[in-house]
Amino acid sequence: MSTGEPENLIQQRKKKLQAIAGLGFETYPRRYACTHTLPEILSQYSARGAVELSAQKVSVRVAGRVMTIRPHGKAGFAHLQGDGARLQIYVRLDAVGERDFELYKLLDLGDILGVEGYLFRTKTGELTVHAERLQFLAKALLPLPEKWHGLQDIEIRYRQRYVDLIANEEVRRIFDRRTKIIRAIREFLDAEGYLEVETPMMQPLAGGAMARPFVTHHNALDIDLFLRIAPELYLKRLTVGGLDRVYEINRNFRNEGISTQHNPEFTMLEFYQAYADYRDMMALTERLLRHVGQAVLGALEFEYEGTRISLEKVQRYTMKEAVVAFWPEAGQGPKLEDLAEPRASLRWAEAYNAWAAKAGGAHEPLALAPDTAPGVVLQALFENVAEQHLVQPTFIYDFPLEVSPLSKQKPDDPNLVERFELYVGKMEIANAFSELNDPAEQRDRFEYQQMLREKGDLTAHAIDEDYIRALSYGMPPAGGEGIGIDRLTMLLTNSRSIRDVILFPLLRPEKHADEH
RNA sequence: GGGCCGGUAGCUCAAUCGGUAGAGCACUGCCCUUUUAAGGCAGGGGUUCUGGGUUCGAGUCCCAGCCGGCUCACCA
Repeated sequence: MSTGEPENLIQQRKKKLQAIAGLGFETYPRRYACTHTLPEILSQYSARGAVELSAQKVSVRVAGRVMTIRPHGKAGFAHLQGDGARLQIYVRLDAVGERDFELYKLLDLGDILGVEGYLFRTKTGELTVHAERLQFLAKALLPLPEKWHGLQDIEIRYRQRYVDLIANEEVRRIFDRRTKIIRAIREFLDAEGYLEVETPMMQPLAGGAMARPFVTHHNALDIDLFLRIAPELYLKRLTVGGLDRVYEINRNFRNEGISTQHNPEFTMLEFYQAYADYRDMMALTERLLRHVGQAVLGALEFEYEGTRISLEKVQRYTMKEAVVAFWPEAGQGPKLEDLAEPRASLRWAEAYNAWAAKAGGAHEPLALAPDTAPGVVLQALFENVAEQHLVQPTFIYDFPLEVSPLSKQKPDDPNLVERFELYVGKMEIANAFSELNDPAEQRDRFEYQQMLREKGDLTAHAIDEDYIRALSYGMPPAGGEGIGIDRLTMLLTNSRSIRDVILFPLLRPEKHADEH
């Protein structure tokens, strides 16, 4: 590929690599036996003073990437970076000898170096390795980004994450925290008696969510397969099989748009608990959030986009209550009883559109086809009216039937289902419901979805006969929930784009001028 | 896919009204044995995203395209 670098810069460094080989160093050696990682040196010896270190010599062998070089004639300093830490080394001709000092002079920023020596403190008090022997480990043929502004170009940061990780230390902290979040979730669910499982990512039928799938093809079987849009239907099959508490943390793939909150592949936690309903899942979710906050932040409060968010308690609104509470024009919106009848949402959507047309600016009217189901309208109304206000953790519950093909109806209102979503920082973080386990009712719901599909809704759910068969063996009543790991990570790392919490977000491929 | 904004040296950024493309870091050479944005002296480095157009003259103005960002739609 074209590196975009002028050839002479790479040529210069290749010549240095030859010169290093000429000194008798292997250019790409196999291993280097470190006695410590750089963080280990810092944590174990930061407390030792200069006197202590000279009285009791500590010999070490460490390795890392050269991040600074400060030569001073016949001596010099450098910093090694590794495992998110930096350690200074001091190289002097009379301590390392002619050959190793020549190597020091041939180093470029970015090279990988092994250093053997002893710890001491410099005049300015910095813990430093007094080098006695150097080992060349690898060459950086391409120059690193600028040393104090780091790498700013967003496109290069995403495309060449390896450079971003070298140059911007906070990037490493974000992904470190992401790992801790997932670990805390596993700890929590394992302690609750959940079994972690893996279910198919390639499915003959993409179900469990309303989204367009990616299609792929298996050659030997000569069948098209879909990358999964959700693990839901497989996990519920497992509850039929007697796995009463199961969860999976893995990738979903949805062939939809890309935005600061959407990446085509994203990581989802889904968990199912037999004999529980959606209220139990709300309670569990609150405990899960507190556990993760405590484990990852050591606190139940954090800042996101300039606002303090507390995981202490979660507010609750039914979807209708939220529409009433957050109506844009005070006093002009519906009262709760005005939304009692399902078709009432149609009239209030018109009222909203009238207001949006008048208010203009960022307020878009709802774009709804004339025969849109009332429940779909209510949900659209909710999203336009209320979502932008849900900064503190909030459960929105009691969803319309029509948008919830896999949820159980409310006993006192068949137009609504026992379902909730958790919103934090204006983002949908979780989606949960009392799982529909009546095979006849499930077939009716699928058929309604099929009808929508035939009318052109590509995200409507397909009929899954094997899933209905599984339910026909008897599935225990269960609560189930999905939590978006990327968005949760955005919150807990104060990241405003999902691309900042995904190591390699999807971008259009680069065009190469030439290949080599 | 629509709207708005951006793309200048390896990196971070300048460039007045359309008038010879610059700086710092990085790189090269020389000096310097406790520096840390080390320092001093001297250098090299550009298809200004691409392709057209206007103009005596374009980084700058116009058109088209590519890539990215934000936003709307879709979606979680």
